[in-house]
Amino acid sequence: MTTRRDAVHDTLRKSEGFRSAQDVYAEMRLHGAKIGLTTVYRALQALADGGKVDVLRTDDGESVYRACATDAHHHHLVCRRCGHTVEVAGPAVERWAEMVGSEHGFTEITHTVEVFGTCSSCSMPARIG
Amino acid sequence: MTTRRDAVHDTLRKSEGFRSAQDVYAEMRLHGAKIGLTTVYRALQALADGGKVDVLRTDDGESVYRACATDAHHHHLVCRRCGHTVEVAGPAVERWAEMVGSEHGFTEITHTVEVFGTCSSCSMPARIG
DNA sequence: CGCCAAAATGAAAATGATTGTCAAAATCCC
DNA sequence: GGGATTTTGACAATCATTTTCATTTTGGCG
Repeated sequence: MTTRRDAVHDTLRKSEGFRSAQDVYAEMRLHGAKIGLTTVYRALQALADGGKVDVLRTDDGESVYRACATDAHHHHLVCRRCGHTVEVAGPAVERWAEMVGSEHGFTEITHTVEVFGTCSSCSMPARIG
Repeated sequence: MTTRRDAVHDTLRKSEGFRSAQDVYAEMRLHGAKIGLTTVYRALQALADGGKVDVLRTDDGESVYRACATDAHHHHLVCRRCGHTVEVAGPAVERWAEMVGSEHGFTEITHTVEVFGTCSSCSMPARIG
């Protein structure tokens, strides 16, 4: 059934930013869930295929997942320090990508856009400590 | 010295689209070059660090490299069929990313933008064969 | 030229995420 | 209940990339 898959989805919902499959697995085990790593991977893939979660690749090639608030196409603004993520819609970017593509005779345009930065909390000078 | 690194760079220049480290290695060995896989990886990284080549990740997590025509910041329009790559400047996207970031209080904005599509040659109905 | 130190090289082992395998367990259909 | 089907998960296998480490090359210097 989808019991395990839902459990994975729930774990993801409770997380603030993007989490790797290994993270999700570790987290679930911490909370006493009886689940295997293989199943977590499968659940995550199924969820991603069904558009239930978003996937992106970190710089070191790890896939990270996040349960997103909306089904609509959107991008992410991710804090490179704490992982805090904001979903952003970017009609301007969509149009730009389409335009750039068709200008060069390309069709079936898709694009990947991710924005990274340091969020306000993290960019505050660390006065404490 | 930089002999090997230059050889790697040259191999990349001769390639049309993005190539993986393994590709470059195989290609060089084909042409009789005496070089190790480790060295190819190191050369590619050094080149990338120095901004001499561009890197991006394929969907299956492989790093691919390309010797780019310009040093300036730019993005790529890549044919998902044949790998043919066009370099595109996107001032609009740069501004958009900055704006989105600062709107949410993020600083030190960076972004990744890649556009994929099917180029005109590849989208022609395959009449032959 | 010979010699030492630092950097470069590469073969092989290590790493680490992800995927495949396959038998056991859960679930479904009747 | 009983058998077919799907799901699960421990473990092995994959595969790109990194590390390790001993050897080679290079550069400076007398």
